Amino acid sequence: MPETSPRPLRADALRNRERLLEAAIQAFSRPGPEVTLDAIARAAGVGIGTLYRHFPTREALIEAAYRNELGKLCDAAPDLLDQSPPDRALRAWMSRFIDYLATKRGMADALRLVIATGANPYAQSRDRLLEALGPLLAAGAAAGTVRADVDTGDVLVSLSGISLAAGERAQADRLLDLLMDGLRHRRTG
Amino acid sequence: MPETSPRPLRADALRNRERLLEAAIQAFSRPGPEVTLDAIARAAGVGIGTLYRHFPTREALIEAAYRNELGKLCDAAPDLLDQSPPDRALRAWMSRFIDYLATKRGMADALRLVIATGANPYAQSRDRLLEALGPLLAAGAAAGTVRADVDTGDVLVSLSGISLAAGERAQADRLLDLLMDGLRHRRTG
DNA sequence: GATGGAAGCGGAGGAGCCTCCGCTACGTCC
DNA sequence: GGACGTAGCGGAGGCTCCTCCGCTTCCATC
Repeated sequence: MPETSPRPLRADALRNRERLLEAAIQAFSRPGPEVTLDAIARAAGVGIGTLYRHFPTREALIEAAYRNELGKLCDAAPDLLDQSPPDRALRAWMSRFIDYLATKRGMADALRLVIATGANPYAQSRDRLLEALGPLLAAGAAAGTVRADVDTGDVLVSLSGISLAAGERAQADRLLDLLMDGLRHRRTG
Repeated sequence: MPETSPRPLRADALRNRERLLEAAIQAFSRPGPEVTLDAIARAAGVGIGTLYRHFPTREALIEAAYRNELGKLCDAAPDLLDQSPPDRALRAWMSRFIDYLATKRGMADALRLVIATGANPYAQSRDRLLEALGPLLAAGAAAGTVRADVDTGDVLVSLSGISLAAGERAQADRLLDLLMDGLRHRRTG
């Protein structure tokens, strides 16, 4: 249960928050170069100060804007597990993860922070991702095709690292293959 | 042979360049929070425009400032190969690489660009790194402990990815282990 | 050693980021 | 339904980044 702890948001604040999110999604989806936060605030019809109060960093705004769509990516994990053996499902999900980051403008940088620090109060996405990735790894471990001694968070960080560092898509794929090789069950010492 | 192609730098330009580099090294070494480029230009006694002409991006300046020290890291690779079996030498060198990036302020971000794009004219460091890493991988391949089908550049990108994404040092070490497992000779299909 | 042209200089200025604080208006309590 | 405390608003302003272009300085040539 998110953000119900201290006190429900005031009516106008809630309205502004919604407007900001909508404007942000619009802005991030448009093809142009990069987006200024001032422009988003203006489009939402609120002051820049209001934007920063609701979303203290650019990352927080991006994360919130894409949270829904990111959810879909996470929801796809069980389906993949149904359709393929665990290690292939894992590889496929990771590939989609990279695709997702590549298309969402600024998402890779945002996720670096979100993934790196559980401390971030806006980082609900991190939990969702862990919940999607965990079962994939566990299924692989149960099947003996993925080692069992790897931390889910470490794999998530690896993925964000790959998306940050890789230049072209082909390189990201090679790095994913490398990661998969590291993740496979080590049949010899 | 670097930057001798079109025309030797004018005397005053060369002097300014040296001053800027010196000021940058000083500034980056100081413990304080972050450094503004204006401050570096001021310390060097030149205008901000001059700084940007010599080093068109912050990354270019950082890269140039640390190039010498980075060279030492690269020079250490053959020594490591003398002292240990190739796979252990490789692991040790990668570990030093991470340490290096962690201590040099802003270096990880700078290297992302430097490593990702060979196009950057200031990216001599990329070549040095490739020349250091290549023999480590080759020696491992010759010994049969490291697979031979991995691109040196990909490994370099992986390292920069790890340094970018990893939170604490311990996590970076775990990711390096994972990478090493992926790099080892695959004894079974 | 004078001179012309080009390499190089430098800082003003425009743009984005983010903070801070006086003002507004929400909603609660009587 | 009035009044009061405070959550929330908004934008001016300070900071940094980076560009652009008129001015300065070098040096090749004679």
